[in-house]
Amino acid sequence: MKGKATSFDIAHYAGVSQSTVSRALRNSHLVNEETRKRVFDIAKKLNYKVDKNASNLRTQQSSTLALLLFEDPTSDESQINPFFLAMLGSITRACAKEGYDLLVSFQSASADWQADYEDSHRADGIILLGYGDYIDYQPKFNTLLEQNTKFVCWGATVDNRPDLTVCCDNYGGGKLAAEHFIAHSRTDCAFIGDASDHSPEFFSRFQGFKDELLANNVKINERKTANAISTEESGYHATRSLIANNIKFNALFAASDLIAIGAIRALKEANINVPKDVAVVGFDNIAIASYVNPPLTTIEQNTTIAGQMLVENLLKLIRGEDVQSTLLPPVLISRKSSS
Amino acid sequence: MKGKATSFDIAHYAGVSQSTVSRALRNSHLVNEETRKRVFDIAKKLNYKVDKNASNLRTQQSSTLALLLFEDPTSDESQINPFFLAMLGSITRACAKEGYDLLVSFQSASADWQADYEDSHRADGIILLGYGDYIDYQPKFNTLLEQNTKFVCWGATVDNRPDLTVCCDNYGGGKLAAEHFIAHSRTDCAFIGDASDHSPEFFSRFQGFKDELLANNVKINERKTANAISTEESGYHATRSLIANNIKFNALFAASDLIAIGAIRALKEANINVPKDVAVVGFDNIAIASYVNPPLTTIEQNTTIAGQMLVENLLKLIRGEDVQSTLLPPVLISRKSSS
DNA sequence: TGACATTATGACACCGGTGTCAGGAATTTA
DNA sequence: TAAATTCCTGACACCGGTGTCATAATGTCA
Repeated sequence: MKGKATSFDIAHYAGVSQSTVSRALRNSHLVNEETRKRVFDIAKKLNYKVDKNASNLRTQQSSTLALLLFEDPTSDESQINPFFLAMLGSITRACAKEGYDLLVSFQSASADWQADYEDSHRADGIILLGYGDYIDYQPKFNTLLEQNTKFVCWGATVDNRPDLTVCCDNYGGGKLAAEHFIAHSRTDCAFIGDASDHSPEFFSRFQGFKDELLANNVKINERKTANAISTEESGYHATRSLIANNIKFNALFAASDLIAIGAIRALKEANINVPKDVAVVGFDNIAIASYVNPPLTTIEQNTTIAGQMLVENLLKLIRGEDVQSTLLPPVLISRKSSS
Repeated sequence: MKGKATSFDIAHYAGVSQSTVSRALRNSHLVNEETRKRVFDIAKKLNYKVDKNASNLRTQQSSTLALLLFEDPTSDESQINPFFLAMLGSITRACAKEGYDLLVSFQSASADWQADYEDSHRADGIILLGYGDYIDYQPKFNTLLEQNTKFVCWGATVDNRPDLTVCCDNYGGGKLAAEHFIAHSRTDCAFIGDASDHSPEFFSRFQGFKDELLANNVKINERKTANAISTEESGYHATRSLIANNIKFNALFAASDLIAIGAIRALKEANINVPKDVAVVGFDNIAIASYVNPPLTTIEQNTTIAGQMLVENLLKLIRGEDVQSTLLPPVLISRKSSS
């Protein structure tokens, strides 16, 4: 036998037509039990596998989802944000559970990525994953919508289509951080992340934080906030600049764990003790968080559930079913960095 | 325009045949420059994308590689080994650079995974990635070889086919660890990993470690070794049992960083200071390693290069070119856990 | 026994490209 | 001017399945 076996080969050996083989292999009730068994036996002997390309071409679908990972363009090329890696893991698992393959691809935010996967019939739908300048994405979202491409995204909101987004309740997460500080009587708070609305996730976290503080009659001073993207380096530098400007605080909420880890490094360097002098709370609960010194208190986003929801919602969209907007509840994980 | 545009649509608007469109889009020199331009313009206007299924079916290849990730079946379901996640990231990048898509799939070691991807024409080749009981895989490797499936694997050796393996020089890495201890006059050494040959990577690390010690007239006592799989928990328990058995040592080589991190936890709990009482060296240099307390000295495996080599070698195999066995040089990263 | 439903199968068009072959038009050569 | 060559294009088979339709064989009922 040269090359791979086809359904015609099976048909030949089984003494039936190729149509019957195709039906038999897909367990059509239209085929006789005895014939079906014979076909299966021969298929197994020939190590036959359905040609996905032929099958997909005919049925116009692919049983494949595409995951586009957008990296913060300014972040270090060699390291991928561990939060996204965790998401990738859970998305992969969720896909497998649903019988879908997963195509993974890293993208830069600026690239001309829209639709390529779905238009070329490589995937039935797309999952978009990334932090960053989501504002720039809206035109691309519109293109996707126009072309009726099925997609869901993590974090970013799509105008008028809340159902396409799965994200953590960032606002609620920010409130949790504030509650925690208040419970520990740390009311001189700083925030590192992005207090502008350029990065909507960070912005929501800050809003929730600020609002909950206000609800407890605590005001956060604008000067005690600094911008940072989600890297350790960026958190380190932002914190250093606060310290250099002689800004005082006894509690620090970082918009992500990586920022928090960088912040702790900067604090240590300045001989500021964590948590005695400054309590630190991060966001994400990446794997590293429990290993740093001191172990990091953080707002957990459950990546397992998040990945499942992204996949489930996307499959619903593909099947034409209704999808609800999905907000995942954050949970505060208390460790030593804040007590 | 209902549905997606096909090459026939373009042909219609351009007033040429579908054949010409196909040729034009693939920049065949057989097509007139003017015609080519017209076709491109219309394709762009219609947002045309080549149907991958049709194209793959005809050309009998897929421009896709499959990555099968084997997880240690005994490890915690919810957390993926960060070393593999790093590899996944670099493999993804390498694929993108070569113009290939990447299908990612998690597998349990026991499953009937062989060949499914390549036989069904979903991928042109397969990358196998995992620690673990590679011995069990040999029959499956044989099946793959028989079917002429193109594959490469990380770590595991395939009988008589060294060219199919990309791996770190584990033996050399073990020697580096030994050299380091000797340079710091820590000669009472323990090893945690797997000193049996069940796990060939760990075994090689141990051999290199042992041999280099011997070359310096230091003998490692068998009682000072303990088995562990590559998880923090396993490293923790293995170390606890050493301590419980009252085994003394002033240097500890762990076969992976996760094991080392667990070991440090156990040592701390027993009030054994790292590095003063016991110097610890791990293996892998995962991202967490530099954040733990104390920061972990470790033998780095360069995942960026490893991913590139896996992809490059696999593509060579697919193209029918010769491939050399690939051993990557490990590098010792010195941090506070060992000095 | 004829009308009709049920079951199992084969023939065939089709999905959307790619590659081969034949041939017309334009250009060069004898 | 006829022959040869080059350039460009269209017709068509093909990749390997899936789905529709026609039909033969068998069973059911009046």
